[in-house]
Amino acid sequence: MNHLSFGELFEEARTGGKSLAQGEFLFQKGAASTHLYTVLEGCVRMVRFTSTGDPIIMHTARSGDGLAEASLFFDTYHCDAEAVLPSTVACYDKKRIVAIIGASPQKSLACIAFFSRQVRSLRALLEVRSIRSARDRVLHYLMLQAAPENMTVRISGSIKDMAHDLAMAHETLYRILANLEKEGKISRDIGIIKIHH
Amino acid sequence: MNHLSFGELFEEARTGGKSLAQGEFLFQKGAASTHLYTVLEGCVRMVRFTSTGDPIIMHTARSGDGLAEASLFFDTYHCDAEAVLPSTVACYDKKRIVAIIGASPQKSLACIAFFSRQVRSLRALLEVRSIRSARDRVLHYLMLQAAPENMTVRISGSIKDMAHDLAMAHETLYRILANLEKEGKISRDIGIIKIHH
DNA sequence: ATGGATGTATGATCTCGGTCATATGGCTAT
DNA sequence: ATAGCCATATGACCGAGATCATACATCCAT
Repeated sequence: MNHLSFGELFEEARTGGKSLAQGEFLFQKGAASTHLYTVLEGCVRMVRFTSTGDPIIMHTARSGDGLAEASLFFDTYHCDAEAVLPSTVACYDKKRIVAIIGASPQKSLACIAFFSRQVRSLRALLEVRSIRSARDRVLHYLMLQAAPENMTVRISGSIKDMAHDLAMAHETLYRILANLEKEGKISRDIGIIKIHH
Repeated sequence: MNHLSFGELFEEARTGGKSLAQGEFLFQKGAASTHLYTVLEGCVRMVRFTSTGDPIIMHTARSGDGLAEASLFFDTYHCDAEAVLPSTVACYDKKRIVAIIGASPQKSLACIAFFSRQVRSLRALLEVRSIRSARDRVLHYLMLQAAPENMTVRISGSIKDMAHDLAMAHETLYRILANLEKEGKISRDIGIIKIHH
């Protein structure tokens, strides 16, 4: 089972990169969608605005995440992509991607595998979020993220990001982690959490 | 833009159907995944159990919905599929599906489109769930689901299912809907919610 | 070095929403 | 027709967790 990212898969379709200042838009709703992107650095989020002007955040992409993969099959973008931090993205030409898929059954299978892995992990995240108790949610999340051998979780990003993943206030997460450590259920180091079953 | 279901896409890979009594399992976690399914009739849900034995409902599939599409590239199923009602499902042979994808770039593109749509809707659900306030969560959910022309949401399934999607107690959702209606922000009919902005 | 921004951390307070209880209407099976 | 089940609906209560406030450390840019 190969675990290629979108970028690795379609390296040949890459047409360069782009730097975005904080607050800059990568693209906006309605623009012709000619490229797909992956975030190399920083943080870009997809936003749609309701008729009342309220923003709806559809997705927040961090380093390694794809952007607008779904617009491969649409002529225009249907959200805005805004850099929340200074960011860099890699650009991939849609036409070339389609050509690659048409020419290589292997690549197209790998691409489908890529998406279905993503579906799995998104469902897993949804599963975590359907747990009511914040404490249980944290425990379940840690279990999911932990490498099975050593029951160790490497935290990518900040605890605040993790709190967002877990759909809870970051203060709550700090408290819960502190409690779990006090109880001896976990131990912590910078960027690492170890679970003691 | 075609919105083929998995079933329509891979009709040739179909190997028949299966009837399930209420409570019967279509497959269970860990079993070799040889087939994918779509629900023809009834209702099948995907469940995982936590270490404490609590069930977590990952997904509820009704007529027309696919089941376990994401396990196309995994050797075993990752959760249990249980019929909540007497149900019938169509079965599709994984090997044949892979063969079809290899042989037809068109089908493989359609398949990729299918998965990327799914990724997008899962992401949308995740973002909805990251909204703290239950009331705002409901509003955003309705906005996302609403057809842009007429701002009308067709409810598939029950309000309880919707409450599960929204990760809140169904009582809370009943109350919030009643309030929104009282305030004139929405109006309701059986199976339909209309948003007045 | 200094000020600003951000992440980490913890205490105090208060409210939102989860839980429990109860009621009613619709549907199915006997 | 009757009993049982489920979705819908609403009231009452209370506790988990959101919010607000404060403090300290780190990292940048000036």
